[in-house]
Amino acid sequence: MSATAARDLTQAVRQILNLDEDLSEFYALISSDDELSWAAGGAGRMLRTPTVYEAVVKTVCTTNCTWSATVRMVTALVENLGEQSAGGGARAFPTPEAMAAVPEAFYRDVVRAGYRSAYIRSLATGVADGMIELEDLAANASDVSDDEVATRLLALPGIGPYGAAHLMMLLGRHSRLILDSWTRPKYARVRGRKATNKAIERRFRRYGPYAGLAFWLYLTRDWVTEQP
DNA sequence: CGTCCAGGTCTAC
DNA sequence: GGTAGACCTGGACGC
Repeated sequence: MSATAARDLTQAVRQILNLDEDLSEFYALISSDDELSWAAGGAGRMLRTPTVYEAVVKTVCTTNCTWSATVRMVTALVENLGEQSAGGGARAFPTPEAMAAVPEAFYRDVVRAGYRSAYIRSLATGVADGMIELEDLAANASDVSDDEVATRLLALPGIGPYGAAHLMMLLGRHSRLILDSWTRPKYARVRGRKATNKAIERRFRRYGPYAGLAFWLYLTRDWVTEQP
């Protein structure tokens, strides 16, 4: 592997494993929290894609469909438009340019993305021609508020409240709660009773900028620890 | 075979 | 600002 390739790969892995994220402030916040102190041992780091663009496209592919449909759509994108690695076999997630080069019909007929096709192609062309800038959202600039990031994400085609909250968590912006058809019933199970979106948000407001992460860890505790 | 709906979003009131 | 209705797809389910 060339030095350049090694450097690119290292950067990609840092991005994917989110190695540079500092959650110490959050861990201090939950250190004496009955429900979340368990997470202070190192939980909460989100597995990410190498680029923000890839995360946005994949997120659109999670909306209003089953997880199996998401996998099917993303697999079709990679197999049809992704560049094959030098060693053969593996393919990368396609670039915005590669995705902008095919017509919307491709997304409908081959990817079977349905009405998402226009959103996906619009994202690809927008990023490819520079009208949409996504990678700077990963910069984590402290002078840019969560509200500003949310506004930019909500302006993207196919991204609404769920998608924006989901993407912000990946971008190290943990204020928004991911409220969708998986988290709502899961919350009802963990909590022992149903609750409206507003009631859930009220309950996690005390975590401030980490409300979204607190909510996520509250829901996924059974993924990593034994239940009492 | 018809209906419903899944890790929603957008438009039009 | 809040909320019906439409929107692709395909797997699950009832009949």
